[in-house]
Amino acid sequence: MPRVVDPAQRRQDLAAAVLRVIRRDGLEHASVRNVAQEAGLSMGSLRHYFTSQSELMAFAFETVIERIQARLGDLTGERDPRRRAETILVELLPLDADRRAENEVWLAFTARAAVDPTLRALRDEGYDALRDGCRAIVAELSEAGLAPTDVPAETERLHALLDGLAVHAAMRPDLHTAESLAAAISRHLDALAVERSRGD
Amino acid sequence: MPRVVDPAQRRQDLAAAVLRVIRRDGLEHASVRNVAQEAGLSMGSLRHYFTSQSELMAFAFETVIERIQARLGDLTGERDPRRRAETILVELLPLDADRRAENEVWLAFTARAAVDPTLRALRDEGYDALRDGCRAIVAELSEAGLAPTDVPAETERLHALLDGLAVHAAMRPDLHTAESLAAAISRHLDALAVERSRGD
DNA sequence: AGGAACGTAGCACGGCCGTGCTATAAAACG
DNA sequence: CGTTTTATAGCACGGCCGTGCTACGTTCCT
Repeated sequence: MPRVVDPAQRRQDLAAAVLRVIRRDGLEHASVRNVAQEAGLSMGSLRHYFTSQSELMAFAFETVIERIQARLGDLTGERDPRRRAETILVELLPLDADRRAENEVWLAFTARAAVDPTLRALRDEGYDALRDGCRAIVAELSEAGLAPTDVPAETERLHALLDGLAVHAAMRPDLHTAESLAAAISRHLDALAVERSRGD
Repeated sequence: MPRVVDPAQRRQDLAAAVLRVIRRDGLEHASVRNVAQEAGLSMGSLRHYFTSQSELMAFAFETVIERIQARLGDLTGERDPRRRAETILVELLPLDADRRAENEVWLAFTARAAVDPTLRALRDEGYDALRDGCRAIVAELSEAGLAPTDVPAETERLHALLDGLAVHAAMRPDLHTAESLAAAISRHLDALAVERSRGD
């Protein structure tokens, strides 16, 4: 058979197939057979790229986490702390179809990570990255006088709010529009500024 | 064989067995066989109480949701709005082993509900109940001058914070102690009061 | 006392699963 | 051109799964 694409691309395609199956049928149906079929390959061929199912799943989860981390890194440009914070945070919310899809599979993997050590390590990595991002945002706001001085406490609150909104968006996409999600973040940032100017 | 317990109790026991299996091995291992073994029954006997696996799973999920709803209902006693709010909210957090266990299986079921219509209906019921509870709390605080006047927006924020904290507690039980979770809620309630007295 | 309903157990069928193995053809390389 | 590597396909084994069915003892009701 001809080499039609390079191996790395094939692995990406297979990861994408995994995500499609998970979204459509759930993580429990993301079997080697189903994923191979989704990608238009035979089982044997898939196993040429991933020697085990867990390797395939881990790779698929990694791609999701990497995409989330990449969004966090995109904080160039904007220099005003408030707008900068809002820009980054909104970027992380599931506002369009792509991010909604990622968010759904993130939730599925996160749940399974409770009993799968490999996935757990990846999930923790993503958790830490997001928390660090939240901390950086809060610290910057705090330094600019736009958030309370207790950075750890406000990091906890912002991080929980962000993931809570993501979970809610996955559970009830009808009730959580792009606008309402973004508005919730915006309101929280406003609130932080008010708290600082008043309480601390 | 003798009737040793009444059927309703047996169903409760089986639901409890489901939850234990889910916590230990994950939802994907909560098969009829494994649950029957966990409960010390034969498959055939289990099927006397639940004619299908989905019925068993739905029942188990219901028991979790009912427990959460029951906590929301326990709002008698305390009359001071602030303390009342804190009491109820803290009750909902996974602060002890029992609530942590519930929280973990809630997460597992919630993820599966994305592709299982029966579970989705139950999950939505729980979501609505929790949101209504949050709304009632925010409304009461707002009326007492202890929270901003925009009740829907603050309900969204409080609800997301609550579920976000629960998810984080499930993901990283080591990083989220009972104290830190309760402190996050307490801080948020303080913040609401500050916002009201300042911003609105 | 005797039949009906209940609770428990166990088996067997068909299905999906992950993975090890072999075969084959294209490509890469010497 | 021949050989080795790579990519693809397919099969078969053993395992777990849900569920339908039968059997058997116990309890209950009349």
